[in-house]
Amino acid sequence: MSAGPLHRRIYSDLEDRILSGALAPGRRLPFEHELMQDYGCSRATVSKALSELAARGLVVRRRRAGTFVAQPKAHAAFLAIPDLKAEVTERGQVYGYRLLTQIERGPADAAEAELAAGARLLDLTCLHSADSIPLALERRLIGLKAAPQAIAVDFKRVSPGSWLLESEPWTEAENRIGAMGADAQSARLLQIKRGAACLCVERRTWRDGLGVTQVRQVFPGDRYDLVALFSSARSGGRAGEPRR
Amino acid sequence: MSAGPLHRRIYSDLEDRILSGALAPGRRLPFEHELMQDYGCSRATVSKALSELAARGLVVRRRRAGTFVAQPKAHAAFLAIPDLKAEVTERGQVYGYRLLTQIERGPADAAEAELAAGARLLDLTCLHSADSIPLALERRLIGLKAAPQAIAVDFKRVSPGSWLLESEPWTEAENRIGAMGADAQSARLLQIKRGAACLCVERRTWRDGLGVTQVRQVFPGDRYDLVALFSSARSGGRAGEPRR
DNA sequence: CGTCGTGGTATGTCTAGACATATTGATCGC
DNA sequence: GCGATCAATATGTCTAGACATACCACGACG
Repeated sequence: MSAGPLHRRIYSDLEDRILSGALAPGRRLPFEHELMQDYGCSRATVSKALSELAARGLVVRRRRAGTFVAQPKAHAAFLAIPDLKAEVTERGQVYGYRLLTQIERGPADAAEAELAAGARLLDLTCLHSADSIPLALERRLIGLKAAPQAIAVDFKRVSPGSWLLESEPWTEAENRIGAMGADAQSARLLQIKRGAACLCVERRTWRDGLGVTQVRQVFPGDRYDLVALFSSARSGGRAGEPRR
Repeated sequence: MSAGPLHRRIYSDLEDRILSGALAPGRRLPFEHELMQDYGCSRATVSKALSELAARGLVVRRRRAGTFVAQPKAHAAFLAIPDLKAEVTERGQVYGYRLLTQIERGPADAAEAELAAGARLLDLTCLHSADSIPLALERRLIGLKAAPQAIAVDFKRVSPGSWLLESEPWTEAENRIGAMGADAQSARLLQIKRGAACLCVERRTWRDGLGVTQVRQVFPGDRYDLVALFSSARSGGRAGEPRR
């Protein structure tokens, strides 16, 4: 029962009382010095458990006032948006990748100008497939100001996503997930009907405020789902399971 | 420069070195005792900074070996799946909600049987709207074993999502996000064309392994996007939210 | 040659303090 | 009554140790 470190046991005990509703939102948890007595340990140990609860968003700590059960706000899940190659091979399928177009050019609109930051852009289109079935159409822009080495990479051999993941770390990212009907060109490349529902993932990343890359991936709606798991234990999530 | 607690400065310094690429994936960070010397502090302080880096997934700590920069695996983002009412009103629109159907019944398939856990289910259909425009069609199942009080709630007045968020905490959740074409009924209720691309969010939640609820929300693709922001600094969450 | 300890080492957990800091609640002066 | 001040208090940060634990490398033994 009392296996594992003490701070984890304290964490779990309190977590249970919160999730079971025994400690309702807004209620005050026992003070640190009370928990010290309850568990017969030092304040540092109690504090570590409380800090972890706070980091999880389950409680709010206020000086002089105490530690309180947080108001439930929104369901939140850790969504992992993986490298497609890793994802496909992990599912036991054969990953395929093909570069369709690659040009270097200047920015064409305001969003692209922000990404370019005065320099030029690499504009790529490529197709990912699983077991020879098209899985995603990717339109990728890379800011050559932030990632000048991209110009020398052979994107016929390595996908821009894989290369960027390895070579160009980011500090901020924004993901936007939506649905749209396939336009004529996308439909042809993905071998689906025009207007068929597609999952559309747009991601922009920055490193210290400087735009690194911007990508839009279009997945046929019947071939790809994003999956986000959340458990109060500690596990992360996975994405991209085949539907059904 | 040296504002804030020391452990945070150590954290930031190391984070910078990792994100800038100065410390490449797989490389070993300085040992704790080296960092103690560098910063002239105790091991507990250094260890706190390293623990936070490990919790963020930026480093991996191995006993006897040291602390290493983690291999970048997947872009991960904290995805907030908000309460629709809060979401709509925050955007300055008028939130509307209408209960379409409500019945109590037994499970009809394996997934529903797991949710029911021997008891019965509450089966609801409802429609969310923003400024009188249909925003989402929701099909909701509530396990009466886990949430018996649901039977007494007036879901004509309060949406099942809001009530569950307040009243029935969960410990595990799975979110599945995909795209699909609208079927005839959904199209009529959402006032869109049949086959129009829709974002489809399915969520199942459990409390200690017992199924609480299962929901499927269908959003017209042109009216709704999920947005997930990620910054390696410290804040998760979504745009416009105050940090932490 | 392989394999089974064994010691050294770096992290993991924990203690018993200390001082800092923010905030609350009460008290005092107007 | 009302606002400013102040002390009490709970958390935040940090120290200087201690012992536990996992793991690698090396050496001894079969």
